[in-house]
Order: sequence, then structure tokens, then C-alpha cells
Amino acid sequence: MLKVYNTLSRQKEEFHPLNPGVVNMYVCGPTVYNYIHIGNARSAIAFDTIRRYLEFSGYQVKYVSNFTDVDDKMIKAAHEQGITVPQLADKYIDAFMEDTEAVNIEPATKHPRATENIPDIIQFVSDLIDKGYAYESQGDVYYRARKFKHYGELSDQSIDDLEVGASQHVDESEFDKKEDPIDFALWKAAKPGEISWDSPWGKGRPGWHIECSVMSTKYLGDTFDIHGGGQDLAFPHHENEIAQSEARTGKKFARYWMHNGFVTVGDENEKMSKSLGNFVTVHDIVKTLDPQILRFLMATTQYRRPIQYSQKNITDATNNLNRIQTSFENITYRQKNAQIGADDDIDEKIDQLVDEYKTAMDDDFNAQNAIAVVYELIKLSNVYDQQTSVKTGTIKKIIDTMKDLMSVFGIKLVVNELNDEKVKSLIQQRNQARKDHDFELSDKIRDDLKEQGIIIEDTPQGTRFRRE
RNA sequence: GGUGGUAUAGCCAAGUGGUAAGGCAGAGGUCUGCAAAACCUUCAUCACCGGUUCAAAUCCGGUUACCACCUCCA
Repeated sequence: MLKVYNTLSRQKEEFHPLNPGVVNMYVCGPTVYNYIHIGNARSAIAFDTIRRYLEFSGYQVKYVSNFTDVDDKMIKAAHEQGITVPQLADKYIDAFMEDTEAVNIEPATKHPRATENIPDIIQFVSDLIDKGYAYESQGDVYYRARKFKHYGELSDQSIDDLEVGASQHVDESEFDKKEDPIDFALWKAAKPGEISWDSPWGKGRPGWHIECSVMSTKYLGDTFDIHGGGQDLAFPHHENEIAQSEARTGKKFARYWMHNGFVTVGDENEKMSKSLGNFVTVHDIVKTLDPQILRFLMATTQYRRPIQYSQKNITDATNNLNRIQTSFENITYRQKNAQIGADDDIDEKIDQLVDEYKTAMDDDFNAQNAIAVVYELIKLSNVYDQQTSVKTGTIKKIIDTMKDLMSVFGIKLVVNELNDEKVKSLIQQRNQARKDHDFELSDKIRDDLKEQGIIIEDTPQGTRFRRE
């Protein structure tokens, strides 16, 4: 039985989707004014891994993730680069797709953009005004936070304890337009020259939170199963989404709220963020780092835990992934000279490991425990590999299981085919030299191949080789 | 000030009452012509203080440190 930590209740709950067998989930995507940094990637990887495990468990998943393609930062960045807001959005949405593909993130079922849903947003805001939850003020529209009786429940804040302006990011000029300082903008009047859309309140654009309420309910229904995002979005973004959506529909909005932990940098474990300027973009990092390693590091850390981005952690991840990959290639090689049939006791042990893996992941996607099970499978495989007699059926089961379990983490295990005739002939020469006890020559051939990045290993089944 | 989170070996990290998973790094060994890969062995009393209990990393009370959020953030 899958259990999920629900931020709303602050405990693990049994997971039962609204419609049996189907999971509808929405994950807050980025504001597309820059390349995504590895903190954004962590969030995307965490929820992609969750999605993959849900699918592995037999659910059909509808996954919606938005692009926020208009807001103050977009307008500012477009102005600085001398391009329009839509041009800026297109540029970084393309980059997003490229970067997320590199770390093997499945495209969402739907990637809606805020600017493609302006009529729905205007309708949504109008509905809130009609219901008395929102009011127009000098071309802006604000939400009466205090009127929504559940306000603060997600972040466990009582309205009176919210210290207005504590983050020092509030625009002072807004206070004059609000009935109450905790009210938040649904619609913002355009300043001269800014991108805008016509609305009943004059020319303007959506506020920050509204687009997620509109797009999630539009594509997934008034009530859906999982809403995810980074921990920093719980307040105010998700709190406001709940207030907007439930005030409008009178129904429960998201049923399970899931928040991923941060990527931190430096000895102080400081949060990586665009505003602090201490970020590394995926775009840059994949130039020097195999994206699979980044994916492995992030997917095998439990999603609520922080991840320290450090050379040490990258090195560890590299070593671990190499170990899995090498074991996979070795057992694949061992199919040579395997006999027809299966070893039932080994097959049974593999089934047990798969069960342990599921138990781990069913516990709020405990990837740390799950990957520990994969290491047990690796060990089992390595030991089996060295038996004098092995069976094709069991080897196939090992290979398939490794692939399946790793693909949940977004890691593709493939054998790097090396069909270089020159290499093969060098290996033949080397083996002849070894037969002749000309170890000087055989070692030279091995060293030369190593310089080309090809590793030679002698086994009882022959000489196997792989790329470094 | 309010709220949430974290503190386990050199590093990463699991573990919510029964005597510390796993990985990396390190040490020793086996296999090998030598290697490589692999396997085996080895490596901690769990931030601090007090309490409950036959028994606590795990529960309770207190202390300390760090991180995050409190309308820009994944």
C-alpha cells in the first residue's frame, strides 16, 4: 500500500486516487525568464520519478506542468535583452525541454502556458468577484484572504501570525490598493508599454498564483489527486491556489500536497535560488557532467530531503552509477556460454528483492532504501556471474529487473555496443601473446587500448571489453 | 516574533521501543601471468542534558546548532 506524505495533514497518508487506477497530478513549473538551475531540475526530477513509480505500480498518470510565461521578472528580462516577452518565453521553454530531456524527464501529458489561457483566467477572476472573494482596485484585482476560512492551513499559519513584509519583497505601493495587507493580486493593471490583455478591469495581466489554479482545474478537474512543487511554494503560492480554487468551486482542490526539498550549496547548505544568484544551470552543467549522473544523484535521494550540490556527492554518484552499469554489462556478457533453463532459487530471490524495492518506494517514495535493494540485486548478479554454470532464463530475469528498477529512477541501462573490428583484432593479438607468454606485448596492447578509453578484462568466458 | 524541517562513522545516508541497513572513501585478504572487475573480512553507541521503560537513535521535557518559509523563488 502506497503511502504519501501530505503537507496539508503533515503526515503520511494512504494513497487512494479519486478514480481507481488513474492519477491526476499537477506540478508547478518554472517562470521561463532564464535557463533552469539544478534546483528547478531537482523538482522536475523528483516528480518525474514519482510519476514513473506510479506508472510502474500500474496507475495511468495524467501529468500537467505549467510554464509561467508572463510576470514582472519576464517583463524585466525581456526589456533587458531587447526582445518581447513571448520571444523570451519561447527561448527558455525550448531550453527547458532540451535540459529536461537531457536528464531523461518525460514530457508532461500537457504543458500549458499562462498566456494561452487568458480568457479562462479572466473568467476565473470574475467568478471570484461575483462571489465576493475578490475586489477591483485601481485596475488591479485582489483576493480577500481573510474571507477564506481555511486560509493558512497548508502552511500551518494563522492569518494574524503572518508578519507582513517579513521577506522584504513586498512592493510598498500595493498596500495602498489593498483592503488588507495579506490580500494578494489576481490581476495586475499594465503600466504603459507593458504586455497586456483587455479585461473588465482595463488592460492588464494575471497575478502570479492565478494561472496555476486556472490551468490545473481546467485540465484535471475541480478536484484532482496530487499537487506538487518546491517547498518554497507552499506559502504563499500554494496557499493562495487553494484559496482561489476552493472559493470558486466550493470543492476540495488538490487531495495530496507534495513538496520537494532544496538543492543547497556551500558549507552553509544555503538554498540555491535564482534570487540569491548562487545557482548552476543545467544548461551549463551538462557540458561537463554526464546528465545521467545528475539524474542518478537526484532521483536516488528521497524527494523531501535536501541535496547538497558538491563535488564529493557528484563523485559518489558517479562511482555508484558506474558500479551498476558495469555489473549490468558484465551479466549481459555472461549470456555467452549460458545454458538453457533457469535457477529457481535465484529467480525466487530476485522476486523477493523486487518486493523489497516496492515496499521501500511505497513508503513515500523512499528512494534511499529502494536503491539499497538495487545494490543487493547488483551483488546477487555479480556473484551469479562468477558461477561456473549459469542459465539463460535467470540471466534474462536479472537483466530485465535491473532495467525496470533503474528506469523508475530515470536511468537507462544499455550495453554500449563496441563493434570496432580494429579493437577486436587487437584483442586477438593480445590473447595470442598471452598464450605465448609474451606479457610485454599483451600488456602494451592493453595499455594502448586504455588510452583510447577501452577497458580490457579477462574472464573465464573470454576477454570482455567496454568503454571507460 | 510565527511556522516547518534537520542533527546518525572521513563523506552520503537508512532506521519511530528490542540492542546501529546500504553506498563511497580507507585497511587486510581471495581470484589473476600481472591487471581490471568481482567477492570476503574490517571500520559508529546515533548534537547535548534530564526523564519514562526490563529495554531508547527511536517516547517525553529541556538545551544548542544549522536550514527554510512568512506574499520574487523549485
